[in-house]
Amino acid sequence: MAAFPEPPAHAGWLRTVAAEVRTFDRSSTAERVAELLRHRVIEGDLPPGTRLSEEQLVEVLHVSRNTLREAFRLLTHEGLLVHRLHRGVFVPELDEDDLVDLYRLRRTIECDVVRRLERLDPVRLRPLHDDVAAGEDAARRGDWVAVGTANMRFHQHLVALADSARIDETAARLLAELRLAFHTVAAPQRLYAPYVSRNRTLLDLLVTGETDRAAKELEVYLHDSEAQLVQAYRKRPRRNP
Amino acid sequence: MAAFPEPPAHAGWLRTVAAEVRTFDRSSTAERVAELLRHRVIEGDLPPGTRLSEEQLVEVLHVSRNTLREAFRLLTHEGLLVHRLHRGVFVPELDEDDLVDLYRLRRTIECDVVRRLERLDPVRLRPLHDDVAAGEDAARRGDWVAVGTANMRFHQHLVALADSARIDETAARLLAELRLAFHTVAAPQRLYAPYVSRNRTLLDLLVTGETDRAAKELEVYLHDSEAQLVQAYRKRPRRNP
DNA sequence: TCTAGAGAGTTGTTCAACAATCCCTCAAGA
DNA sequence: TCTTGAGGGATTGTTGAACAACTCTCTAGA
Repeated sequence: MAAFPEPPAHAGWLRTVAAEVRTFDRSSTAERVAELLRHRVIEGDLPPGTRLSEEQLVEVLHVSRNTLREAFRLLTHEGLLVHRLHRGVFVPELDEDDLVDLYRLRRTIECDVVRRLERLDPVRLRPLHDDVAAGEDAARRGDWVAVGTANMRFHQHLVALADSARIDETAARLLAELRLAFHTVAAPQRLYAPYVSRNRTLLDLLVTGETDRAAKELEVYLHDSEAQLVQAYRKRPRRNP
Repeated sequence: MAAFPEPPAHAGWLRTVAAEVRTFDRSSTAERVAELLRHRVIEGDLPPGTRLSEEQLVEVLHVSRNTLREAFRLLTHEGLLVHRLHRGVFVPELDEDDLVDLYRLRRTIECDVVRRLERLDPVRLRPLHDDVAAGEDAARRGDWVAVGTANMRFHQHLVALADSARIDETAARLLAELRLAFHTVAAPQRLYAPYVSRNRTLLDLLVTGETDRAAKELEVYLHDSEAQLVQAYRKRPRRNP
């Protein structure tokens, strides 16, 4: 996220220093708290509907209420928390309409990115290869959480081919929100499993440069994904039926 | 933005009360401050690059620093302000890359929305008719600020046809950021003028249901718009050349 | 069964203080 | 002349406490 000035090419060691500094602490307390909570939410440790009490979190995280609220805001903007006036912040409970909405925008962005691809340097597909391989590997191990992560990364890297910071950001938010939905259904394995091989198919089409076919395949892919998720959603266990 | 429970149909007068309350104070102080600043930024009263001093604004607006900072955060998320650690918030200075990026996402969303339109109820085009008329009227009067506003509303209403809250939100941010760019060029009239009639053309195609042609027209439209804006940008007056 | 109201608990907002950082200036040194 | 580094003023980052405003729940009373 943070933009650092590129060190001059001749100063090789500066590169590594810059890399270290980047990981160092160029962030505010609120951002670090947000990062911590973000993981909790994305990993599903905090189930949708959970209220995040200011009092409790201030105690646990050893930050002031103001700083905590700042972190809340950051996550609210990412769609990972919702804020209700005078009631606090909650992990969002997405309903079916949200799913449809999410997939609508997702199809718009992802398919359009693929459709507009041209003169693609094969090197740029490298991250996608890695993600597909990671997904296949995790599937073999039966590690479905890792499959989910690999899938998310695949799609994030896919839109990254567009070279647009704002598209990246929009997609990131989209995928994070979508991940919330997966946590509310009973058996995410069933949902992720088919897409391990479909990601491979998609990647093959990109390698051979068949972007139009890839775009169409992705369109169907996302429609199927949506349908399955919606179906799983209707059977989901709920606390307030 | 805020979702209110609909009053029961039989209680007619409640409707008007609800409408009043809506405008009343169903918002936090921070939101009201943000609304105030938002207008200043969008209208161009605060030129890009301006730093918004906490000290000064706290004095003028009679709110606490914390509340002000919360308002800053809201606007930062909308892309109307940028925040630099330990340096404060600034009105963003978009560069040419930002313009290209903005238009990239804009084409993706707007064209895709139009392309996917089907079975469109003519009633839903009503707001678009109004916006086009408002634009034409403002152009006749020579009120270019109003032309700009009408144009923005036209495009906002256009994507609204997709019925997607998240698409609306993304587009809103996009258009707001873009408006910043228009404030940095010398003669915005030249830029807005051609699109008064092009919006009309586009709308006509939607009325007759020729969505594919409309999508293609919009694609060209946005490319032209981008090219002109970039060109105007290169000639823009700058403080630090 | 419904309503009004009291009370507890939580969030919204403000304030004042201190810590951390940036930015400018200026002087010493190569 | 250019670079480097050390002040020092100004601004932002963070904290904790206090009070106001609001929601939610429960109960008394009609």
